Order: sequence, then C-alpha cells, then structure tokens
Amino acid sequence: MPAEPLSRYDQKLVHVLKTSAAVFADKGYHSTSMRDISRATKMSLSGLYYYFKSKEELLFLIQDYCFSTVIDDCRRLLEGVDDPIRRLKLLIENHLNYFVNNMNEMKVLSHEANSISRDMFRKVNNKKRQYVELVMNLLGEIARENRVEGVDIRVATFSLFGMMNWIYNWYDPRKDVDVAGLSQNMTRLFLSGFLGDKALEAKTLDAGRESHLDRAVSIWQQ
Amino acid sequence: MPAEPLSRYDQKLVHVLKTSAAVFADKGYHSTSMRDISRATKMSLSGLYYYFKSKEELLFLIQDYCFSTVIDDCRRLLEGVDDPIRRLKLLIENHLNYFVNNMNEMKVLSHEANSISRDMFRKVNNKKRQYVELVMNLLGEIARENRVEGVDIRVATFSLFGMMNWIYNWYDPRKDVDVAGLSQNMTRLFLSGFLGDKALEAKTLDAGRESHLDRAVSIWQQ
DNA sequence: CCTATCATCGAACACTTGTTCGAAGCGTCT
DNA sequence: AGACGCTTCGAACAAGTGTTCGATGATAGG
Repeated sequence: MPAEPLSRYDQKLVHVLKTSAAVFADKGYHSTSMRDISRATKMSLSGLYYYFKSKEELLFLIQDYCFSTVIDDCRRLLEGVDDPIRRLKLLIENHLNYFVNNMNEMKVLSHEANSISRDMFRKVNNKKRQYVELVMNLLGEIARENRVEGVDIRVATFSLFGMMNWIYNWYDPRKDVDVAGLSQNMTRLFLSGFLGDKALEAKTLDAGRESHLDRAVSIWQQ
Repeated sequence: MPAEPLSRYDQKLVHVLKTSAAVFADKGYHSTSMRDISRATKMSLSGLYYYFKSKEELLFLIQDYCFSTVIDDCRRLLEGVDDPIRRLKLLIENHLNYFVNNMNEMKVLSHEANSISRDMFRKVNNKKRQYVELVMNLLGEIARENRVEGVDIRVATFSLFGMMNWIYNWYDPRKDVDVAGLSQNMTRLFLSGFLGDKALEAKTLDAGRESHLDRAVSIWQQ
C-alpha cells in the first residue's frame, strides 16, 4: 500500500539501492568498488554521486530504509493484538517473511552493520535496539504469564534473533520449505522451547549438569 | 594437551594468527590493511610474508586452524558417548565453550567465510559440511527415537547453529551469564523446543495457522 | 524557442592497497 | 672464527580505490 507514487528521482534511487544491495550481498561491501556499482546500475561512476554523497552513505541508506520497513510493518501488524503469544508469532512471521523476500538487503544489514561510521551506525542501531527491546519485553511478558523459569531472557531473545537472522547463511528458497513452513517450524522450535516442558526437563536436563569440558585446550590458548 | 612443544616458528606463527584474528574481528577482513597487521604484530610489512604468501592465505590459516580444532575437540569429546541426547548436549557445550573462548577467531570464521578464494573456501567448507552433517544426523536420530513430528530437520539444524553462532553479535562475557549458563540455556531452549510439548502445541500453535501477512509490501518490492 | 533546473557524464586526482626483491641481521653448529 | 640457514627488514612498484569538477544532455514551463 504505497501512500503516494514515487517521483522519478525516488524510483531511480530505489533501483540503485536495490541493485547495490544485491552486489553488496554477493561480494561484500568493502570488496565492492564504486565501479562495480556503476557497472551493475548501468550508470556512470560520477553519476552515482548525484544520489548519495559517499559509498558509506549508500550503505547507510540501504540499511536504514530496509530496517525501518521491517519495524513499521511489524508495528502495523501487531496493532490491536493483545495476546503476547500471538504477538510473538506474528512478529516471527513478519520478520522471516520480510527477510526471505529481501534477502540481499537483510544480509547487508546483518553483515555490514559495523561498516558505517559512528553517527550513521548510531542511527541504525537505535532502531535496532527498539526492535530488540520490543522482543525482549514480549518474551518477559510471556515468561511472567506462563511462569517460565530458568531461562535468561536476554539469551532467549538473541537466540531467537540468531535462529531467524542466520538464514541468509543457508536458506535456499528453491529447495527448502517456504516462508510459511519456515515460520511454523521456528515458531514451534522457539516457543515450545521457551515455554518448556517441565516433565521433560527434569528427565533429560538435570541428569547431566556437571560439565564434561576442560577449558578449551588448543593451540590458540597461548 | 599439546602433543609436542611448538617450534619458535610455530609459536610466532600462532602469535601472528591470533593477533591478526583480533584485528580482523574488530575492523573486518577487507578493511584491515597489511599495514594494520604489521602494526599490531610489531613486525615489518614484508616480514609478515615469511609466514604466509598472501593476505588471503592468512585469513585461510586462521579459519582452517580454528575450525579444525572445534571439530577435533568435538570428535574427541563425543567418543564413547552413545545416547544421542547426551551427545547433542556435549556438542552444544563444546561449541559454545570454544566459541566464547575464541570469539575473535570464530567471528572471523563466521563473518568472513566468503572472503577467500574458491579452493581455500572449499577446503574450509568441507570441514564445515562434515560438522553440519554430524549435527543433522544427530537430530535425525533424536527425532526418530522420540517420535518428533512436524519439524524440518534442516531447519532445526540451522536454527541451532544460528542460535549458537549469533552470539558474537551480542554476547558480552562481562555482563552476560557465563559459558555454562549459556550452554544450559540454549540446550534447554533448543532441546525442549525440538522434542516439543504435544499438549502445548495443540493449544497455542494450531489456533492461528492462517497467515496474517500480505506479501511483504514495501518500497523494495519494485 | 528560450531558459532554468534536473540529471548525467568523462577525465583526472590524490591516496591506499597487496606484494616483491635484494640485502642485512641473527643464532647455531662445525 | 667462519659459514650456513632461518628470520627480518626498507624501499619501491603497479594497480585499484573513492571522490571531485566542469561541462554536457535532457526535460518541462513560460
């Protein structure tokens, strides 16, 4: 539901962003030259600088635009839904759906977060933090309502993000389950893991609490 | 348990690798110059090339050495353990323990996997594939024994790796739970999620199977 | 048709990059 | 001492980098 038609300028900007994101996703930000971007967008090298004033700002625009959309979509989707478990399920669905449909941008967002300067980083990171806090609070709420015990909320939150964000490393739309299946699987994996099965826990987890590891012994440990 | 004392050469090589890994982890491979490495290791620029013949090989050595150790440690640890659930728990513990104690190298391994050439990539990736298959088979076995249904094994496998490997994005040893707690949390999250709670599932998951998402509507979708 | 604004371009600049090469330092054994 | 192999170095090179600048083409309104 685009609010208004995009101007010629905006249309071309979006095209440049989308194309650049694909190249960045493929070769990585730092090993992509502006000449690569020029080739991919079929624009002259100097012509690109009409749309942004540095390579770094190009990366920022991709990240900011992309992440803003995830959050806005999420906010809109969760509006009016009260049950925290249902909210979580919708959030997971939205996140994965957007991720799969914009894999290039999301890869760039996940992978090149540290490749921009302090100020820009801060701006993107603020939104990121908001999003993380949304999830963390949601999990806290669910934990309270369902008397979840023995799970660190921070660990749970980032485990969920890890599950979801890792997909750009392996997910192949052509051979893997579709987005709906992906959402269903991950929702089930995480949610019933988070809520826990008290009987099961007692049986399988407490039995081997002692650690079987020496400290990591390797050549790395000087 | 180092089998034999390292030669002067090997000692220095390891020092170079470890130092370089820290710099790569901090600034990223591509935006780290050989001059940065030279500064960090307090060696001359050309002196470095006595230990490897290109920047790329340096990255490869870090990745290969580091990953080989994870796998070897894992193999050794699992030897003689038959119960698949216990095997999985040990594997998770080993993985996280090594990850936390060698965060720089693991970050480089996870983050810069695509930054090396075809041949080197293939060599590292073979080991990676072995490792992934080990886990995937393990999960298959557990699923069979416990009549786990409705979970895609591939999705489950990479969800587990996602949970574990994502930690370099957030884990801070100074403020988060220690490795033991981390293992415990993630083991519980994943395992009881994977094994599932049939009663819970029926109650919370089937209720909302319809998707509440339009396709991702955003400026990105041309 | 003229003009003002938007959009694009080629060519060049200043700088950093990874890598090489020959020579010198170092320690150890004869 | 002498000689040999292992290790380190300074200086230089060729290639590629992001960015700038002034000028040219396109487009639409008067």
